[in-house]
Amino acid sequence: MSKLSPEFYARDTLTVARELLGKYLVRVGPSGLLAGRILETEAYTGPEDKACHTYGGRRTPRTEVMFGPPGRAYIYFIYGMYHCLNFVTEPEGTPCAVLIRSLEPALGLDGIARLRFKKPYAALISAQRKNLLNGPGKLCRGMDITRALNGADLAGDTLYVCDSSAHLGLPEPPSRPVACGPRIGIDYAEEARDWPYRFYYL
DNA sequence: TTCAGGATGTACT
DNA sequence: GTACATCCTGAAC
Repeated sequence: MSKLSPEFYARDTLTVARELLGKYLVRVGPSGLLAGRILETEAYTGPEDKACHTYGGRRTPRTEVMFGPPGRAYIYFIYGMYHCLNFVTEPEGTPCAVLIRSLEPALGLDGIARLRFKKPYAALISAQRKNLLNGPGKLCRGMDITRALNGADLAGDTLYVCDSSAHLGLPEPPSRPVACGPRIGIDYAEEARDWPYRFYYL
């Protein structure tokens, strides 16, 4: 079985963020089986990281999941209308996570298209097809991910990460070079603003 | 094509 | 009351 286990997540957050590129996020829910290939991630490294929700050890109802065991989903609500999906990393008690910023739609295109634009995939114009899952808020909307899944075990049945394209019946994509750079939307984070904790394909 | 502004609710001060 | 790990729309070019 190619489903990633908690040991994968229980490591250094930067390593996990980099290695998540190319993996498949799978969602099984009311819209059927949806899957997308991870194209972009960001590491949030805990109490020392001014951009991280747990900076300074802040422990609140919202951040509680990050203090728990690795391999769970940390999902929060932002800007009044969007959700963001993270994976909890490092050993329990070390509150770090990886934000999933972008996916390439892989399976369940009709379900994804309906969740995003209320139309079947065939009815989407080119610009809509390119914008299905290419942002943290968009991918949550398109994959039917809400706070109902906060704390969900990523080795469970409704939301998990898969290592192999073959397991999903998909061809193996060509390997691509990985780049890193500063994270998006954290200008407030002083020195942490420029840390190269964002990983993406060139 | 790029850009400014608004939507909207929760968390935390 | 303020800030926020965002996205969409409409106007100007």
